[in-house]
Amino acid sequence: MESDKLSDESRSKRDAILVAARTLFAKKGYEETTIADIAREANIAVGTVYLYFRNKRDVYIGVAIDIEEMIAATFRDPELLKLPFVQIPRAIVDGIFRVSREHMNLISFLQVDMQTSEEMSQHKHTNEHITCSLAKIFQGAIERGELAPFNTEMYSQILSLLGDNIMYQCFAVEKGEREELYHTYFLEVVERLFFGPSLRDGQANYSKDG
Amino acid sequence: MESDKLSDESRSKRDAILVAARTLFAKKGYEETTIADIAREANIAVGTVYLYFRNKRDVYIGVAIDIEEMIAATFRDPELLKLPFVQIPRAIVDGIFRVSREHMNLISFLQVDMQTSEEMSQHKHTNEHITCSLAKIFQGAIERGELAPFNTEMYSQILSLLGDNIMYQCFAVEKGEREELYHTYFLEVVERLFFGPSLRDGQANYSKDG
Amino acid sequence: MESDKLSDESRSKRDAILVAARTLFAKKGYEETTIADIAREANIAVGTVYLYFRNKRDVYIGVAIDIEEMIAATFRDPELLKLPFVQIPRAIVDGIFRVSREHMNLISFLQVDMQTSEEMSQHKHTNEHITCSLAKIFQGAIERGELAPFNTEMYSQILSLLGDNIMYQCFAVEKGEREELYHTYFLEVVERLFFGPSLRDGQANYSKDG
Amino acid sequence: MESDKLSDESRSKRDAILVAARTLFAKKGYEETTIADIAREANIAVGTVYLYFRNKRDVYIGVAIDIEEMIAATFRDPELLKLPFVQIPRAIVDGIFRVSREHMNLISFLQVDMQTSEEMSQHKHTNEHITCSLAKIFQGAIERGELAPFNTEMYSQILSLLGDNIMYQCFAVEKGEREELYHTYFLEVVERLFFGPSLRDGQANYSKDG
DNA sequence: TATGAATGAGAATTCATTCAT
DNA sequence: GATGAATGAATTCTCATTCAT
Repeated sequence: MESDKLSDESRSKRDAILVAARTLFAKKGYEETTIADIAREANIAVGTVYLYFRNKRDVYIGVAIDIEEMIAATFRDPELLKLPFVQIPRAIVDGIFRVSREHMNLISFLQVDMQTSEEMSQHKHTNEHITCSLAKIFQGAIERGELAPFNTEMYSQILSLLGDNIMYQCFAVEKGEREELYHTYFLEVVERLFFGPSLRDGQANYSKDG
Repeated sequence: MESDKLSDESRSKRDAILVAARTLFAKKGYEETTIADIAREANIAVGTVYLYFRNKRDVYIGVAIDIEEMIAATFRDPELLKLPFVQIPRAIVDGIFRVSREHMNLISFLQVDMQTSEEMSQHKHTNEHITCSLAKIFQGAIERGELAPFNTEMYSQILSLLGDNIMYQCFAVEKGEREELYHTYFLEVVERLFFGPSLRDGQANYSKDG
Repeated sequence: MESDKLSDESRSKRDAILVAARTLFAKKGYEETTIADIAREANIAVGTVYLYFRNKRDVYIGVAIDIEEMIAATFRDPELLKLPFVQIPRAIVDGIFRVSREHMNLISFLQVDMQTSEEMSQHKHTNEHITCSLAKIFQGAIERGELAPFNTEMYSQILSLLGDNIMYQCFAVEKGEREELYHTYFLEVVERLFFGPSLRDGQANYSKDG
Repeated sequence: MESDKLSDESRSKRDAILVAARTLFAKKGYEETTIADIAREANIAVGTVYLYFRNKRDVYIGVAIDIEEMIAATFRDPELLKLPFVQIPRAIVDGIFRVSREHMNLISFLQVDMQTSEEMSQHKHTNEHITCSLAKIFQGAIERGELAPFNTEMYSQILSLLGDNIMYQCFAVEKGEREELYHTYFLEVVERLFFGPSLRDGQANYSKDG
């Protein structure tokens, strides 16, 4: 009981730090955000941050993982597996854009260079989650005969990278000003890849949204 | 003569700083590299750095632009325009991998977030160069009837982003350990996109290298 | 108790910085004194200075205000108001010289130019205190019929300025070498102003000291 | 001829530096003005400044002396000596205000603390010039029976100090906003001192300005 | 004389981290 | 656990001065 409560409070304090840090990192960037800023935003003392995180970088990693996890969740939606594959590319692309739009300022975190091997492996871990979720979807489709066999892992990886970077360009660099355009063409590329026709053979006739 | 020499010396000093910075940034990362380090590496005084760059960030931008420019050059190779389009994807992908492999440690610079609008616009500029070069190649192919018409600008943008991120993942994250795999599948994705077949319709039969 | 102690310690740390700074500024001047010097003299860490003052200039202002306040206190002595006015000029002049002699090295602070409007207003504030104290003394004398009515505010202002500058000249420039002379004639000028005779009408016959 | 010309050019270059420095010191203050600023303003190279002045402080002294000299000139006006003494206080006060108003921004230089003994002595020198000119005027008046004998040197010194400080307060601190008030009362004080009546004896009936 | 690129000592300031309470 | 005052290493950037041309 007691320990549960404490654990809850611990959880909530840790979360408060993460939320504060996420907000500030997004607003001012990593270097410009101080531990004191984070503590103030989270309504705790500076020293308390160090009870939950070893150092500033550690806080950063916590935040980054949170965000990646949020995106990863999009691909784990069990509803996705029930759809006929022909609807899946749109569902995924829609999902990615929805999450990214909601967390526009956080997208830049996806790109921050990983410095220590620990961060690397943490990042890889999340990345594998995403890739793996995608691959499962593809494998399901192959098994159901909706797709011809292909290297689902690599395609998942590449599509995941493409998604990351389009989100970054669309929301972090261009501030979402051409979201519709990116949405349209990201989807078109993915659908062309899965269903054709190739660029040599003709104009895609998937309904352009709008 | 005289002015040429002076200009040359200026150029060489500026370049010396950029080379030193590039080396150190790649080795230790941006934050861990001090202006003093750079000056030492370049065999000049600290103050001299500030004769050629307004501040540390400015040095960084100089380095980043250098690298982006190096990659952009790949796409401007006039030989590319003479090839039949069917050979172009491979030529481009090969080029990107070659340049990236040579400057492996620098790839991470492609991803560092641009903070000021000035940096943004500088980055956009280089990005547009690349996108534009690609678009020209595609338009040529369309005009020659090698491709059906499509939005060359958006496809160029998307492919450029994909290339960036694959290079980052392949060389910066994975240290080139699976270069061949990325090369194969990046190429396959691009060729599938341009020439088919779609993933629904069948296995690509472009020669897998190896 | 607890809070008192803390507050006391804070006070004492702030004061330690001010005392250290005052000493060093007087010995080496503002520009030649570094924050590191001050911290060393005050037996604290460099960073601690910045817990109590925003920057070096801020420390300087603190010191300057301390000193101005010390001088202002001379004029607020309640004993002054009880004296017959005929004794007041001597009392004031004596007071100014006494304080100035004690803090000879600090007198130069009275003259350092105020740069920001904040400093200006702080300075004005202290200045008004002094002027106001003087004016009150004069008004009392007018009310008691010891003086004819006059613009007490402006005369206070002018006399205060005169005092400042004589102290500066006497102690900061001439190192007190001719203190007696300045004392004599400053007093003579003030008494002549208040009691006559004018320089046209005759030699002052107030006892020259010595 | 040639040497004359060179000497002229030297003179003009030295002067150009002084003019540039005066402008910049007045605008930005001593510390905020760099040698590079001065050189730019004077349209010469940085190194050239060091051909005419040993160091930055030396430039400063040159500027300060220029200004003090300008003020000193007011008191040397031979017309002053021809006036009946009763008109002299007004003439002097008017002169001081006129010069000060014209060089409002420079007034602050009168107060900058002298740091080296060399500067001190330079400053003393100019100060003595002024004091001496005043003393001469007073002595003339005494000899002509217009004033009773008094210590002309000390009174000159004190009045000179008073003038400096009133100018500083009036123009540097208050930006000339209450010039008229200061003019009126500075004059009144001086005239009261010379001609009476004392503050005990009555209201001054010298025409208040206008 | 004149130049101005190069120098490098030096200073202010910041802030992650600690630890006594 | 929680606090936040204190720390002090470390860094960027400035700018007076020099000197080869």
